[in-house]
Amino acid sequence: MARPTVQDVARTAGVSVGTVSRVLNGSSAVSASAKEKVNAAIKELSYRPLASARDLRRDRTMRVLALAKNLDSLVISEVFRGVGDAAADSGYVSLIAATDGDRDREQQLVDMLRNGSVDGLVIFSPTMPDDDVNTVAEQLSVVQVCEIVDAEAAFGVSIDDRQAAYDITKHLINTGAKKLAMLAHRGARSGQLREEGFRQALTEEGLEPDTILLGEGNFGFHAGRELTKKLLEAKDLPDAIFCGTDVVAAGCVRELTDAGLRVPQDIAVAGFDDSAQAEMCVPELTTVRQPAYEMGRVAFAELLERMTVEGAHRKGRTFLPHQLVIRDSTK
Amino acid sequence: MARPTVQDVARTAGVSVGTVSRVLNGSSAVSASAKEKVNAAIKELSYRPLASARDLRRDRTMRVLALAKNLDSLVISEVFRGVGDAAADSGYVSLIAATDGDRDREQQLVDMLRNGSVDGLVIFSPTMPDDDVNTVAEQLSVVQVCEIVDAEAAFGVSIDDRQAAYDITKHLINTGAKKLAMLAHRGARSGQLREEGFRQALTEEGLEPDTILLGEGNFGFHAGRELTKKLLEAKDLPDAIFCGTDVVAAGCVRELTDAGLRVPQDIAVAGFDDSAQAEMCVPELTTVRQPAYEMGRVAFAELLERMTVEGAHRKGRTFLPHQLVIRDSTK
DNA sequence: TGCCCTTTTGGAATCGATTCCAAAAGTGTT
DNA sequence: AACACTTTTGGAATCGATTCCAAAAGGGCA
Repeated sequence: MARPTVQDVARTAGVSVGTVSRVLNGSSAVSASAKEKVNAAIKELSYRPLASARDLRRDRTMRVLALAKNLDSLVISEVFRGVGDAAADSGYVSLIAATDGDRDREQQLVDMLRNGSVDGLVIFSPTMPDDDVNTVAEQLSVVQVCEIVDAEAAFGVSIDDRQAAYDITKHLINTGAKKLAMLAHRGARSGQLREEGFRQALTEEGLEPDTILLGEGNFGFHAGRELTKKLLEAKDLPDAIFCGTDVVAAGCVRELTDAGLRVPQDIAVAGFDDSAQAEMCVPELTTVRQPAYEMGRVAFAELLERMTVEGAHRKGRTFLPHQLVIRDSTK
Repeated sequence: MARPTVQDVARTAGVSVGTVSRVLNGSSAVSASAKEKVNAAIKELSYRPLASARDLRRDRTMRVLALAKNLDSLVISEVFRGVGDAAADSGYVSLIAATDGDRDREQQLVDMLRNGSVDGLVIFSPTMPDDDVNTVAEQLSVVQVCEIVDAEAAFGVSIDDRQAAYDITKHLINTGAKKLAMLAHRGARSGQLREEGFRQALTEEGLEPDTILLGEGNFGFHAGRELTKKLLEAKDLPDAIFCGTDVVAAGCVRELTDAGLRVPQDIAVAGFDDSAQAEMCVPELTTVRQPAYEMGRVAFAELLERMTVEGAHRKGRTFLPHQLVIRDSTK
């Protein structure tokens, strides 16, 4: 048989559709006997309210969408776990989609917000230009997390990337480094902030801002190796390298080790994110821990406010505290 | 102003709603002048058809949902990238959700298929019992990928895990191993199959099935270390260890190295999946490559058939070819 | 111009759940 | 038993896009 409707349930239970709906939603009082009959009919027909009909009438979906370029990262999956848990607490379902850095794909997914397929959007790493983020955020329920572009209207949750980079650079200097290098991710907003923090720490200590190598595109293990290889071609080597992510740091350590250098005795290395790779690396990486799960939760909380409170387009950023994790890759 | 409807567009363009809809869907001929007026009105009002209304009327959503326990794995993200690309090719959007191994969460997500929030479901790692997978698959459009439970009605795409494990075990034996151990994942169906393949290879070679240590729950880097630690407590050590996943193999290698053993000279280690960690490990891991992206594409193709062809509940499995990747962790 | 045939158009009916309003049933008090 | 009041119920209207049918407009030809 075709999918049963509320009409079928009403007929089977011998009541009206109104009553069925009231049982379904507990919206107002229904006699015990009617409730029983309706529930029996629902079970008998294994009836489920059709989402599209319900959404149409209610004008909301109780769904949110989380976007990122890719999903293969502990930070992202933890952030989205936080979003998912917080969403569930409020009766929402959170869905995830990867854009693969494809503008059209991303556009299509943002359109899901425009056309009411979902009630809100969490953006991790946008592909679209900053202005577009801003335009979307002006009218719709959007919150950014981790990677936050300069958008007037957009709200965002992240750590203070500049400060965190500053802190870890200070740590490197405190352990005796005099000549520092950085492998930074051009293109990622957070990468630029981390670069700023790095520079600031050096300036304050009166050290010359040394080599900063910029990786573009896929900023991963191989990029870490390649950039480090370039670094090793220089005459005088740095005595500490700050890498924009742990995976890049892992590549860096690997390249140094292969070149016969000892980490941290010859060169200290620090990463960022405290991802799984930080512990898997030999030596284990000094890094910055982001409270990813918590960031996800906070991001959803903000989104919820935007979705439910009329005109609650509070702007600005929320910073959550980061944490320095000192391990063996710096002495 | 409130969201514009098809009525508003019709009024603005000076035509009927029917004409607007026809322009929107290109379903039948519309005069050039009318089309122009409608498109102008759509742009002026920045109109987007409301998804729920459209879905209700069309009785489909052009959305599919992909489920996995967690997302932090290259295999999963590649599989889902394949699903996403294949879906896009057919005009579908593919969404992803993590169950965190939580039965209720999973139930809620499967209900999205039941209530028509999505048209189809790709299941990577089910939490529910096999029978439930079967029941769902009997009535609805579901396809399993990678982790495939014994479900009569369910269709699945994967590699031949048993054969792959058999192949890599043979490889270990060919490189001279006489005493083999395995770290397998109890609970994962693929883990059991890999165990079978391992056993079969040993039996065929007339070797005693040696130690098989089973990891439960979180089968990751730490599990690899812990299980290996146990293995090292025994009097006589194996000369090769086959690990159910690369991440576990990385933990295994790390523990062996810390214990002063050399890989592969003292003990060879093989992994499974060819994930990012395989290359990041020192020595780089011998492993089995799954054609993850392709598996995703094929899985969606199967799903599409189920969704569109009436009664196309073709059963059984599709196996895609795996590939042995020989690296330095086995000599 | 008149006739027939094709193309285009308007508008009502439809999808299924919710909600509002008025009517019916129930409860209690005198 | 009659009244006032609350609780429960039925059913029509509604959400917005699509689709079907019949009517109107356009086109070609005699």
